[in-house]
Amino acid sequence: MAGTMGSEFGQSQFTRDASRLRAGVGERSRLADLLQLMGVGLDDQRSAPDIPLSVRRLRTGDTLFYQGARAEAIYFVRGGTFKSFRIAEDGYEQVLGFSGRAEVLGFDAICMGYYPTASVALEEASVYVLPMRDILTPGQRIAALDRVVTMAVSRALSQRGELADVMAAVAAEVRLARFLVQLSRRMEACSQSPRRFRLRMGRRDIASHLGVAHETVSRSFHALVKWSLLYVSNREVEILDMDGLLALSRSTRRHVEEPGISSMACLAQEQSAVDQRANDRQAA
Amino acid sequence: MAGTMGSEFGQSQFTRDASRLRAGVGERSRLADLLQLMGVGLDDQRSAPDIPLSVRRLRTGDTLFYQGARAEAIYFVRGGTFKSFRIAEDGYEQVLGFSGRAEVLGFDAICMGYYPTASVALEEASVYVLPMRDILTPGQRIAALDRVVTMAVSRALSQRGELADVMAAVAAEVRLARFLVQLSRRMEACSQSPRRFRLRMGRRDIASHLGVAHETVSRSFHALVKWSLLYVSNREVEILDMDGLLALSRSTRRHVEEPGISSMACLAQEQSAVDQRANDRQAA
DNA sequence: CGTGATCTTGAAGGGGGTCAACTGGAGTGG
DNA sequence: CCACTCCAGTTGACCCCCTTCAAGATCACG
Repeated sequence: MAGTMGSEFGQSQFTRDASRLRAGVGERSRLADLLQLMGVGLDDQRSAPDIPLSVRRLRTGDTLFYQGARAEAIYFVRGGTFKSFRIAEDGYEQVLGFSGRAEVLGFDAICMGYYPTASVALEEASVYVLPMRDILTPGQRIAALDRVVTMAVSRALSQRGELADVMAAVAAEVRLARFLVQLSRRMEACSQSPRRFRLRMGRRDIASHLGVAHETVSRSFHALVKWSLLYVSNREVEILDMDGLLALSRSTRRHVEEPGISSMACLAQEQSAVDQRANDRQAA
Repeated sequence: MAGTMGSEFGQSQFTRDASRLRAGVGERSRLADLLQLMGVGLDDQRSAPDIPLSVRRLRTGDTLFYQGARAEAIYFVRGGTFKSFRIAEDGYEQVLGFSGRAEVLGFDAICMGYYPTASVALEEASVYVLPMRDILTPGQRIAALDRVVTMAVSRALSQRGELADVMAAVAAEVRLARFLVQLSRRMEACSQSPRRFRLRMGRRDIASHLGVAHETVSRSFHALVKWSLLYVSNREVEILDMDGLLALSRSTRRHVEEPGISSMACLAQEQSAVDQRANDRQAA
């Protein structure tokens, strides 16, 4: 299963020479850059005042903010991927979601004064920093920035709703399928290939996000590969049968009425098991 | 189990004569009323312009907005309880959360132009209506209103994070315990009794929210009663042992190191089963 | 009081949690 | 370069908890 792909997959889009910048120390940028990142039209960009904005760079594993830390800023992801999670008192880490380019982080800290969730970078990353006082003080608000914040927060709220989707499905393979569909959609939204991408997070993170044991994630990946829906090599994923994956992801609790997933054929010795589960889903 | 309580519990805080108002048709109010609901100081209330605001009243089962409907407004709950949910293509209803007084609904619709989730009233309820254009247009924004919206949305985002808490726990009784703790905290925040309250939602809604079958919810309630943590009669709940409930709610996957819940004694014939589970959780 | 919805309880069967062992790649230092 | 360690990932085996189906009990409402 390994070795045939891998080198072909996209590498980090950050140049290594960025390492000359001290980790975590601000670099400066401009408001217009943030607006551009968020897809604001050029006209609005130019009409916005030329306000300086600080940028923070992080390396793999760096913490953007800790759980329980005093809320000092919200962040817009400029590049890279972040994991948002909460740690229970007994140390169990619950992953709430993964965030990428143009997404907002830390907004849920506003209402209580501290961050209810932590965020760490899963790869080299950078963010724009918006201090809390700029969000809360009514003075000198910029209309374009307001809209950007509103949009991003609305999206963040919506995405947290999708958290229920992946955790609600009964079958573990369905949870994984939904997760992959979500990822695929987001890749597409970032104008990257929706069929082939590298997972930024480990199996344990995925497991926590789906609400299953990490061994189950392995087994579910294996199942999707068996059904010819995926091709997996370590963290590299290629979706072979998007329709089949979508059909599987639509399976909910109880049985599902999937008329025919053409490509769900697999090895003869495992056909019976597949038929078993397929029948389970069909009798609607 | 039934009959000893019930009549003592709080009834709806809405007077019945409100029925003269046509359901769903606007009644008018003022911006200052919304600001007061959201806990804004009197000074800020008076400094705010006297803008009229429409109110919408709903009866049990009325839909505030449908999933997929065009986004026209966001809402602030003035009274009553709402259920937010999404319906999958096969008809399965996933409950994302329950919202009460001073909470915001519909904000996640802003980023896509339609409501990704539906909301229905679980009891007689009323909301303040804020049309989308007032949220998005930069003109004539009111500072106090902005802060209120920001706070409420941050809270909503934070609460969606708590969704993971209830769905992530392995044991069904732990999910229910966490859910009840959340409810209790919110009751307290509304200055109502945190130990004794009426569930506004049915078992099926709770089940969907917890990610388990509704029969399992029944069994879990029974277990909590058996362990003397709760007293349950239909939808009336009284928390008998808050510490025990909290301890149970802190149990996560794997075993938990609960030193001693004093009140987890129960009937002799069921002691063995309890010991079984208790041992499961203790061997940490 | 009847009717339907909600809730409870029982029984059976399987999916996934848990533990354990193995593999493989990355980093380290001899 | 190899030995060694460490961690991520995979695979297997066991068995309990929850889903599912079914039926009864209770509640809400006209």
